[in-house]
Amino acid sequence: MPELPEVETTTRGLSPHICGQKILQVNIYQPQLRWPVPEVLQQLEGQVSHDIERRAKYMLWRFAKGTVVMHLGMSGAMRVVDADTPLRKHDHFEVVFDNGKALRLNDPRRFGAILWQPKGQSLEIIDSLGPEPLSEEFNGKYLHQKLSKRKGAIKNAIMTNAVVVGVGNIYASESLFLSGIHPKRAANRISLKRCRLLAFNIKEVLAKAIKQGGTTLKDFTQTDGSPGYFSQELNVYGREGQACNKCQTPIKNIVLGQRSSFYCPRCQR
DNA sequence: CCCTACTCCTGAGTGC
DNA sequence: TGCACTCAGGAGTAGG
Repeated sequence: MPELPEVETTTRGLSPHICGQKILQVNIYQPQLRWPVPEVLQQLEGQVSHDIERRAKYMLWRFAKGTVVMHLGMSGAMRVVDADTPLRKHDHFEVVFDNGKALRLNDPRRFGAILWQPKGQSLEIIDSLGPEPLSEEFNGKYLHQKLSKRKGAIKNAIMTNAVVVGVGNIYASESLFLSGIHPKRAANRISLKRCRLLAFNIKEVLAKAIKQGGTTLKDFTQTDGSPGYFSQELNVYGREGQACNKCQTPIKNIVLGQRSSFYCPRCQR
């Protein structure tokens, strides 16, 4: 279940298999995802795809006529298989190529999305996104400025797409631990110096996770089916009651914004 | 603007 | 085994 590193891993894994391929057929088996899957996608039949790029946790798959916008939600996975491979439960969307392969979206919880953005038109959900965490635009100064009007918990703030994209529940907890910041601290009460540290650690933790192919918690796998290897690097996520790696104090778990939030009560202030 | 609660779903795990 | 219940990595949206 994808956070940014998983989406990046998926995008990179898919690219060589689906870009430059001619589409034979588009099959919508279950149109009821987060939003209805648009039937106009059928018009891709006969088209050749250009490139695929990640923006936040969206994958943007470009064609001459427009872009297929794909999101994996909480439980989505994309796989490239031989087109005659039997469908699995929860295979909702499929693109068949003329080389005998097929791209399939499998998504048990159906929080994922497949959208169509016609060439020249904009999509509000994409336009309203904040900066990429790994870009130069996202730095301590930017973060400090952006947080200056936010009185809510810092963890909620860094998980808000308008502030910075791609920081999900796992990496929010992890980056706050590395920065020694309590997840509940009011966002506007964090110094510029600590904002610099936090921005740095968000970049670090995401870059490292991407390098290792994403976090494997339950059933995330890379597009070839192999697991990611970041899960052993987690300092606090899912470690309630276990000893902090820095000071041995038991890790705590509180609920913030209806999400589990793990932290060390001694290291994080 | 910001913030919180709610919402869409299925499946895995737990306790009885 | 079965049933009821809780929880899960996202994030748009309504209403304060």
